[in-house]
Amino acid sequence: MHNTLSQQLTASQRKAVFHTEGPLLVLAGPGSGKTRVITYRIAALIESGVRPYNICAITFTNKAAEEMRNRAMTLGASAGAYISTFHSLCVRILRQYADQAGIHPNFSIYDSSDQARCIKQAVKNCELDTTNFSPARMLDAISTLKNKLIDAESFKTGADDFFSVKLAEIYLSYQHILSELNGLDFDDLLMKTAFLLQDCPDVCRQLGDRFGYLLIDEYQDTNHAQYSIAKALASNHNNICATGDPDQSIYRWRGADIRNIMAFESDWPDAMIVKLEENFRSTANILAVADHLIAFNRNRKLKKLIPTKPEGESIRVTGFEDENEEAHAVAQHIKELTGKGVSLNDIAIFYRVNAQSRALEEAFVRSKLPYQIVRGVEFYRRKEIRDLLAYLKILVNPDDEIALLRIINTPARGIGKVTTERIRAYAARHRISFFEALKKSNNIDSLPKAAKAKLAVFINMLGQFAKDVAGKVAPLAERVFTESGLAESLRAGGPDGLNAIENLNELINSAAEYDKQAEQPSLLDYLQQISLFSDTDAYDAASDRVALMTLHAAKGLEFEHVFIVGVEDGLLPHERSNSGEDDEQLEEERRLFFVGITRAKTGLYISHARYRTVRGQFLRTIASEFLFELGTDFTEQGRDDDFDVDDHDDYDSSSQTVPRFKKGQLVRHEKFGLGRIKEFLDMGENSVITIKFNSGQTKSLVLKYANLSEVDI
DNA sequence: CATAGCCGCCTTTTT
DNA sequence: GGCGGCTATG
Repeated sequence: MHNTLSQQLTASQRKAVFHTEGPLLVLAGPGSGKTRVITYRIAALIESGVRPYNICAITFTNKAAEEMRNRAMTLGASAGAYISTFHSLCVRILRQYADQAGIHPNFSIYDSSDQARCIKQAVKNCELDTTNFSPARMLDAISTLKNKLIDAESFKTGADDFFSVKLAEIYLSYQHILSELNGLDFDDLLMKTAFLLQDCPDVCRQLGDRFGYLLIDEYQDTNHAQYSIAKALASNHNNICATGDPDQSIYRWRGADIRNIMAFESDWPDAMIVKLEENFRSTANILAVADHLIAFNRNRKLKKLIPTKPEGESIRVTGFEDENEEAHAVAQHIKELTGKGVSLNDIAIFYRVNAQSRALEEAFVRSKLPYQIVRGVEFYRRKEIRDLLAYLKILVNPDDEIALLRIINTPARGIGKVTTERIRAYAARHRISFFEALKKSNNIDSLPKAAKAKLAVFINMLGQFAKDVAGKVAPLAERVFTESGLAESLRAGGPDGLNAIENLNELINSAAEYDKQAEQPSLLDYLQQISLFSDTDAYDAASDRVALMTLHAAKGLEFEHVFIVGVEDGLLPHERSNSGEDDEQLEEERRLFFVGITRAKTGLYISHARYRTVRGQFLRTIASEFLFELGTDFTEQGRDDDFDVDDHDDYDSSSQTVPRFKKGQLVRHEKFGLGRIKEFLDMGENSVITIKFNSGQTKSLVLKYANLSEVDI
């Protein structure tokens, strides 16, 4: 086997695959065959006598894990190896060691909308107004703290200014609410696991034995909590293999810390480092563009992109009038490609924000082009799906008040706000959960007879469902669907209702799929699994449709032809990444573009629109500065003779003698080259303009001497 | 208690 | 532009 594996690999890949003892860092550029290296390595470990049971490979998404499992299977290797994501691993650990972690094993996993409810309640409990302490802000702050492994108590100890003190209160209250509901948010999964491994040496040792060989993919996107978990697990045996590419780190905003991968050598002094710099995916022209772009990042380790494929076609950057024209042109272009025999599932379109999918979708419908929007979590956010899942959640975790309140009157069964408030008051008075109070509703004096009767019917129904909790999920889901009255109420609800029924049937089908695939299907496991579903998990590579997705979702994928749309200032780089003093955020946006570009094998088509509808307003855009960093001569494009002078700006220029400049605009200076206006101090003819040039330096110049020319595209 | 309609809020990326 | 929450009405 060693030989058969070996001959398909390059020298550096072979080194990474067969150096099977001790710490190993694989610095892998895009398209370097990294996934293949990991799967071959798993096979090589097993070949060398390691039990599959002792191998743990962690990937970034469930999809990636599934793919790796399949690949390893074809090498005849994967049976028994634990291949999963960080979050799934944490769920598994927390369930097994719930006692030591101080939680209940049947916890609910709370997504952002559940979190929003809890944080609102927490802010209210602290008697703070939601203008200064907006729920989104608070959640963000708490998430950052959790990713840094700072729990509510220790944060409170260190809080010294007004804001921190208040945040600490909210944090404590939020955690209190979650624990009462027996719920964990995504960050809790990581934090609680990290603390468990820190605080319980026994558990840490047991898990170290269980997972004697640890492989972690996309190490550049681990946050501190994940880093701590990985380090703790591997501290027992040093058999850690991390792979990643600092240039593809795109989750800094989520706490990912490039330093984790940069510091690997000092964390594991005897680590072997293997670089995979050859690119087997993209044409030389695509790589040249990617390389030229990423070179503008100063905060990076130099890495080569060595092409192995021929030059290929040169890279096109095209400007369009607005987003609809752009979308239409993309659709037309795709038709041309399919005319040449390209299949639809070899084509993908990437954009910065989900809202951009709309114009594309409309164009595709009009052009009758089949497409899939890769947005897995959306399905689970639908009202009817959440409703049915809420019934199922209650059966597993009765403390989940959020789920309970959701279904107590869905479908309408005459249990209104007044009734639930009375139950809630009773629960608070007797210090019991809402569910406990519900069961005792007969004893609640404030409730009228009619209400008590309705509640009794509801409770009885849940009791009936609970009898079927063990075993397969799909039959139970089906039963709940009909007996809860959901099916009937939707059937009466017109075309929207029919659509909802279809969605629920799809959910039941997916549950049946789970039943088939799971070793030991259980409702708890099913619910926890689908909570960890990601957008990419919905991507169906086999279906013959064009894939539409965000640049983030594109990570780890590859396509024959890639379109990247809306490469405009404010969108890519996104305006919200503009806030920092440093360039870190801008560099991350650049990496995001880099990731998108390097997904393409043969065709790469980049575009921007001169006008775009943003929040309902038709606005003039500015081309992204990144477009000037590709090393292509795109400024010459789209400037045909018929290019009409912008009549929208006419009234502006007529009233001004000095050219008007505004923040964000792109300008050219004779000596310093291309730059972007950071600040414009309007003082008539003495106006001062601050420009950040692409060379990296920032200069303040007096406008009348600066001799700037507008760069307009 | 249910429903419809209106107002005001947010609005990047995601496990 | 879209959703959630609130209010007024039946």
